[in-house]
Amino acid sequence: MSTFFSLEKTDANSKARLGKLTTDHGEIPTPIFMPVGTQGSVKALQQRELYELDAKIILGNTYHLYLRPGTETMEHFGGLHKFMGWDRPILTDSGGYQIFSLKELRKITEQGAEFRSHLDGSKHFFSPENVVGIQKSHGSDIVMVLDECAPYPAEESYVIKSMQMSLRWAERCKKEFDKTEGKYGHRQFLFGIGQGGMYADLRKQYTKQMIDLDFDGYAIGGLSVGEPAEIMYELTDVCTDILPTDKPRYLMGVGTPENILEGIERGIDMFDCVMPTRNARNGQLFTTHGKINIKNAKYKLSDNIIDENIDSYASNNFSLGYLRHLFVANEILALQLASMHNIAFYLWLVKNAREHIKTGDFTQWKKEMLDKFNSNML
RNA sequence: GGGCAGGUACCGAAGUGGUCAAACGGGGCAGACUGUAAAUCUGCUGGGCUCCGCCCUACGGAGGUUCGAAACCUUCCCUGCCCA
Repeated sequence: MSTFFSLEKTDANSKARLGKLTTDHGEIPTPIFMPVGTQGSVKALQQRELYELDAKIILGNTYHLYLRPGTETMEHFGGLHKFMGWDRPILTDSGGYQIFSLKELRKITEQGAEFRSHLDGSKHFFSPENVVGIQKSHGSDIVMVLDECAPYPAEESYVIKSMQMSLRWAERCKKEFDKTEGKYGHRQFLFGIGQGGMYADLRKQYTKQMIDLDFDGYAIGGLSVGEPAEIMYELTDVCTDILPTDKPRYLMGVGTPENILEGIERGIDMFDCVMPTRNARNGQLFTTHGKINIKNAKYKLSDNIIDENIDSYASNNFSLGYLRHLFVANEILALQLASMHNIAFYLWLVKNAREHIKTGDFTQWKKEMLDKFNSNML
């Protein structure tokens, strides 16, 4: 059986790494960006389009998929891959983020989190154990532990209590994960999630304790929750200094193209974020020339294509003027084309990062890219 | 020709003596969005300024009543419907 993660190269001038994740649903070159498909769908994109864009792995969400369609349906169809017609790797988030974002609808205790469904108000209970169980029913290749993501800002005393509980939850997840079999015959891997708020010493302490629990991979959670980017970079650095080099590191929920390059430079291997898809639906495009809001009047008569440097159907075949029209007219195709382009851009970004780590000029390329993004030439 | 109902900002539409530069929609113009309660949300939308306040022009046109009018009166113009 092949190793889950293999490190192929570490950059000479930074902590950037080139690696490969091997799952039973395929290989994932790292650094990688993972499009978010919360409810078993990357919004506005078809699975065949994701193949065409060469997305290597996508996300699903335990909380959302548990509420709808529910575990029974998921098992009936033989897991999320078969249900949604996607045979590449899937990572499912645990619902930890929903403990954070749906804070008015839940109550946390040592046992777990009691939720009121945002769909119908019904009560549900998430424990570290059942969250692992649900993810086994999903059959996700990468399973995330249940955690509590502390809000920003948060008192140190609160963060300490919260992270101590998250650590106990992580341990319970691990125990449950190890004692139960997968349901569909393929391997699943379990990631721990680091917490510690904005306190570097707490992050260090948590990370060390989490490493002792020996997960297949390590996520950094609780960042990009409103803090300045510099703090996020600093804390990422703190964590990647400690994390074992032979395991993948995943910076959860991040981020902007800039954030991703900064993360890669600090030794992060995996990223996910709703930004490319959500912002696409709201008319913001990420391009190699900077961000553009396609709804702006200045694009009304623009003959330019979205981005000549990105190789995707959406990026090269339509004028900005046409895409703007689709948005203004509220056509569904607007969301589809914009989402396709933004995902293509994010995947282009990490692919180029990999190539430049390989050729050894990552830091220089990264600097050029940041200059480009900041100059916003459009 | 007669009767009735109307003419309000880019459009639709409230408002019938002061708290009205005028509710609310739409449209338009910007902005936000980071492990998705998001095809969502926020702001602005007569002009000018020394811009948390002031000045000018404004509710079909003109004239009038009044301390004060988009609102009341007179008259003219226009629109819709009905009857001849």
